[in-house]
Formats: sequence, structure tokens, C-alpha cells
Amino acid sequence: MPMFIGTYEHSIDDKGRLAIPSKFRDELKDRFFATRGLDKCLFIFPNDEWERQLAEFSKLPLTMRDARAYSRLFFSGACECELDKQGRINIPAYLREYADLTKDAIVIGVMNRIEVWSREIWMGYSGDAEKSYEEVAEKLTHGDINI
Amino acid sequence: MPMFIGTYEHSIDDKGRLAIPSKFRDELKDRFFATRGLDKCLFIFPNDEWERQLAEFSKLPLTMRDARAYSRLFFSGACECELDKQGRINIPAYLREYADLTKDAIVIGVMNRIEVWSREIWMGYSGDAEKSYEEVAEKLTHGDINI
DNA sequence: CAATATTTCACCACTTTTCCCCACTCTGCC
DNA sequence: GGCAGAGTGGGGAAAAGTGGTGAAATATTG
Repeated sequence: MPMFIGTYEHSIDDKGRLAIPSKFRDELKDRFFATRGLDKCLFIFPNDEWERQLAEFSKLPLTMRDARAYSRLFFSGACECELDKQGRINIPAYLREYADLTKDAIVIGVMNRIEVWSREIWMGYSGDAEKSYEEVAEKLTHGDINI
Repeated sequence: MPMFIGTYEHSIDDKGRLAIPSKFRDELKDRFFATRGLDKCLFIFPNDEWERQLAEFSKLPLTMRDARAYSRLFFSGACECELDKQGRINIPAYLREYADLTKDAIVIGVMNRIEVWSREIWMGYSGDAEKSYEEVAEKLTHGDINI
């Protein structure tokens, strides 16, 4: 079971390269994937998590309009990543655009996935989220989701 | 199991030639087919997927008006493709017309198939879809995506 | 039927991008 | 202070994408 935790501030160079925090590298070693995430960030999934996502998609019928659109965005926005000798990955242009990644990136571990944020967007998002941290926690436990 | 993912921006020349992204070529090596897709794009299926489509169609009753229309367009628009030495295919004129392909094309991987879009149409489509990406994600997976 | 015109296809060459390797800097630790 | 590990930047080789040219096949016309 992978466990990604922590926040790292890294930079993306002109070629779209991003260093993966060294603490995350071992868990990713075999195979991993990046794709459009929710809330304008990128998701990075280790192989087993990726396959869990695929399983969800295989249930969707080609004839449903929404399902088509969703899988088009999901898969067209995905890429398999490889670490270079320095522990970096190459983020394709379309993903950098989606997440507004130019120079300063925030890499965070969220349990079974990694997320990559543009610095500005993360500042806004985490600021808001922090304020309502307790509120959200309360909402979640009233539903069927148990923490 | 083929896995086509990613977005590529290629151009179609006057002769109707389109370069297939090199990452897709290996998966297509033996045999593959192109035809009219849904939403004004072209579908490209590797051989095994093509045969799965055939199987699906053979289940449809000949008496259903919509089924007749759909399979007519699907099969009359189909052609077997071959890669030239540079990794390009030749897209027949009627398919280019169907998908409005003139110069700039977007090639995307959608898991078990490849799609070819005119740049303009894709921009419109993906722009709309992106707006509802998160909504649809929630609807389709009803909460399987972690918060 | 032959000669010419036209289209199609395959090959070749060029340009651009990508990827990989190496070198440097900074930080923390011994 | 020096060493090791982590992150950053740049340069060169290889691959990927694009455009063009020539040969073969087909069609057309005298």
C-alpha cells in the first residue's frame, strides 16, 4: 500500500521537467501515470491505483454522451511517466497548460496519489480549504463516508 | 490489452497524410482500421478492438432503423490503414470531409481506440467537456473518487 | 492501341523536438 | 570543512514529424 504524504516546492524548467520528491520515488519505481486531476491540479497514480481507475472506466458504455466526454478527457489527458537519472519526469505541454504550471510547482502527497499544483492556485485553494477544514470534516461524517 | 493515452497535435498535408504518434505505432503494428467516429471525429481501432466492434454490431437487430443507419455509416466509412516508412497513414478524402480535417489535426488516445479531430472542433468539444468534467466525474463514479 | 497526362504511392532529406547524460549548486549531516 | 544526497540547468545525440521529389500505376485522349 503506497503512502504519499507531505508538501514539496519544486520548479518546472522550460522543458517541462519536474523533480519528483525523493521520498516518493521508491513507491513509484515500477510504473506510474499522470493525468488531469480535479480542481486544476494533476494526479499522479502509481500503477495499481491507475488500474483501479481503468476498471471504473471499462464499465462505461460508448453510447453515453457524458461517458464519452469524460473518458476522452481522462485518457487524452493522461501519460505514462518515467524517471530520468535525476529523478525527474517530463510533463507534456497539454498537462502543464491544464494545471497552469509554468515555473513554481507544489507537489503534495495525498495518501495513494500524488498531486501537482501551480503555486498560485495551491495558495488560493489551500487557504480556502484550511478555513473550512473543520466544516468539511463534519459534512463528510454525516454522509456515508467514514474517515 | 492496448492502452492509447495522450494528446498529440499533428498536421495533415495536401495528400491527406497524417503521422501516427510514435507511442501508438507499436500497438497498431499488425493491422488497424479507421472509420467515422461519434461527434465528428474519426475512430482508429487496432485489429482486436475492431473485431470486438464487429461482434457488437452483429448483435443489433436488422429491424431497428437506428441500428441500420449507424452500421451503414460505420462500415461504409471504414478503411484498413497502413503505416508508411515514416509512420503515417493515408486518410481517404471522404473521411477527411466527415471530420473537417484540413490542416491541423488533434490525435488523442482514448484507451482502446485512437481518435482524430480537427483542431477547431476539438477545441470546442474539449472546452465544453472540461467545464462539466468534475460534475460528470462525480456523477459517473458516485463518490469513488477520493476527496 | 499507343502515347500522354494524372494520380498515387514509396522513398528520401530536412527540420524540429525530445530525451539522455553530464556538470553545477545548495542543503543537511557527519 | 568536507562529503553525500537532492534539485536545477544546459548541451549534444537521437528520434519524431514534415515536406518534397521521383517512379509506378492508372486513367485519358488522340
